[in-house]
Amino acid sequence: MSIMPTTFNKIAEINMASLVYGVKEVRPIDGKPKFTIDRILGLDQEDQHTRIKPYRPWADSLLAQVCVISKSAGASGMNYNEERTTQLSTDSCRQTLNWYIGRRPRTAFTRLQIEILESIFQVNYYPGIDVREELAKQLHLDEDRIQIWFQNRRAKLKRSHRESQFLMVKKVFVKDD
Amino acid sequence: MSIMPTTFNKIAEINMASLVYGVKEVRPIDGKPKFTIDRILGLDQEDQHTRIKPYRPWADSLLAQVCVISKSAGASGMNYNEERTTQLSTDSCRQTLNWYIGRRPRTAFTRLQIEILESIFQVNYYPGIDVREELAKQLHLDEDRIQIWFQNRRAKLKRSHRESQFLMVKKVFVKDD
DNA sequence: TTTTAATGTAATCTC
DNA sequence: GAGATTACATTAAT
Repeated sequence: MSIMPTTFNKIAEINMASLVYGVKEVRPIDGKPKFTIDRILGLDQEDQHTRIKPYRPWADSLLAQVCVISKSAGASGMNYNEERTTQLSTDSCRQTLNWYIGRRPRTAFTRLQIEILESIFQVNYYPGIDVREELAKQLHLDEDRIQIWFQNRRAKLKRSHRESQFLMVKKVFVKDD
Repeated sequence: MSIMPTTFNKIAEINMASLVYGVKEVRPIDGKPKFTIDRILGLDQEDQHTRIKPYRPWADSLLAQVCVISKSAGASGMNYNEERTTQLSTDSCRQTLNWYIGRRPRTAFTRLQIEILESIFQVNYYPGIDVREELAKQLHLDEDRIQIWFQNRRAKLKRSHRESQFLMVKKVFVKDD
């Protein structure tokens, strides 16, 4: 299945990383050391030119706010649209912001939302797009959030079942009821 | 949750499956009324046992292990373990297990593997079978994995194109530079 | 520390 | 093979 990299491979890997554009989000099989030379030097980061821009629509409103603020703070001769456009079209601005914004802010579901999601989950682990849309409307959430919630909920269920399965198997073999 | 030894019959097996694994891997069928009770409860969906058995060769060895272990654990007479073994040997159980064992274990590519795949991808989005076979040999991967990797990589590229297009269109409407 | 929302991508399914 | 979807491994926020 997978190769256990030899020492040679590991060395080659490190050298390659400094030569070739890196690749993001590689998950090694073995435990990833927190601090490798590559990491410290930033050589394991993806090259700017080959990076695919993440889709973060939620960052846009934040970006707009920042730009509005910079407009009101700025005393330049530019008008609003000019300045805003300058900001919006500056990749470095967006990138810097993305660095801060990073991932979507964690959604904090209310108790009621969770209760309803759970009650649906109890009868259907895989609500279709229509049900999800309906839920989104009822709970004032994006459909995306609903979808992710169900995905994570299924994963959680599977985990818990793996655990109980493990316990059952242990019971059989240990004969220690 | 407790399942009595004597309840390991067909019905119990199905119940256990839904209890232990609890995952109905069914997908919504299109062209149905939007919100029926059945729909929301997922009752209008195809029964899992009428589905065509998926081809999962990697699951077979796992299943074999489980059966061997169970058999060796069985002592004499009709005790719990033996009944368990009997069940594990039945076709329906096999099918159920196969289904729930589910997919091929996720392959974790090494960084070097990804780097090489990426470098090939840059010059050829559609490597033929010969290139794929060569890559498979060089990278110690199945050709299947290579094939899937390129399929997913193409999808990723397409996504990124759609997204940057979206951003460009938006930009144009905010203000053209 | 634990739980879980969010992410990226390998695998699967339908066409 | 494309497109859509799901599972899984991991990260990070609470």
